[in-house]
Amino acid sequence: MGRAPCCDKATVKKGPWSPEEDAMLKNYIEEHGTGGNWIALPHKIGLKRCGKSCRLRWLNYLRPNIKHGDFTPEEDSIICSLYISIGSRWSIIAAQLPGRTDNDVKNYWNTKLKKRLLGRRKDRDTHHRQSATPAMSEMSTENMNDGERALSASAMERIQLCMQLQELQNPLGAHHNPLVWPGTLSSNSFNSNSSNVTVAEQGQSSSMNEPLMDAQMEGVAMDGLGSPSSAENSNMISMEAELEELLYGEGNRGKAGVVDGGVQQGDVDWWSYDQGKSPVGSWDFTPEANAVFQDYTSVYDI
DNA sequence: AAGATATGCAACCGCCGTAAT
DNA sequence: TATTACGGCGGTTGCATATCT
Repeated sequence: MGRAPCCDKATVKKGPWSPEEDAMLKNYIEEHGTGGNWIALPHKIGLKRCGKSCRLRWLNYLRPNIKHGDFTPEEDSIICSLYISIGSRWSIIAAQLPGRTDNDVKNYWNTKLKKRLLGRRKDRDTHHRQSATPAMSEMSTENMNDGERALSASAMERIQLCMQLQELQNPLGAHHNPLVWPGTLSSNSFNSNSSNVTVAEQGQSSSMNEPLMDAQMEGVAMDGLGSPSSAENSNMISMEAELEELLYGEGNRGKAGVVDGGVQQGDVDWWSYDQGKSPVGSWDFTPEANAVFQDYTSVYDI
């Protein structure tokens, strides 16, 4: 047989936490730690809560050094950059933002950043609809085939973004060329073929503090010293700056610097990443893709 | 001022890989 | 080796508050 039963779901309390419950949980963990067993924790404390709920409350709210609200422009840029690169891997993204939780980052993206980015693109789509290529039109949700419907919303968003990039790269002749994804653009060392890193391989097995390092070791094209080449690094930095422009416009460009907690723009690493389970496949930023991305942001001129 | 709508956020749900038995 | 719980994660929901009409 397996382990002992978890909590009694019939008696556990749900809903918002009271200040008293918060205090009980916080005091206990600060004094005794979690003991490596969240399920047993509420019983020890005397809380009528599920262990999972305790864990969530601690990680997302009670844990020391948690920051709430007021995301900085630098954090915005990091979130957007990583989302475009790896998708909704909120725990990985949050790991790059000291004091932020995955739940916070997720909520912030869903309620603000996504609207800010996609909303602007939507405005532009409306403006340029007359000149849209057949390929773009066919990708509208009304005309999606079964295979396309099977894609996650996250993947679709990134697909739409990539399509925008390609349209801008070749605005007059996009329909003459097959859609080229970033991962297939290049035959050089940035190609995803050299970096079949699955979620399980690079994410689950590693500390959440070092996912990027793991990913770099597994997949990103490195020079002989184990770091991105200067040319590639230059592309990355340039792209981050362009992203900032996309988010905040020309007036705020150049504000990037040190984020609260010590993360700098340059600390965001870019890596090839094969989503493994995703039907879309790999999402990486080749030098070519970076260039396209820059075209994208410059054309928008927000 | 009141109702409708939009927004933000905390918490829950369900899935998956891992570990314990 | 099979079974089952645990831990972690992303997606979604529901409520409180803010804004709009």
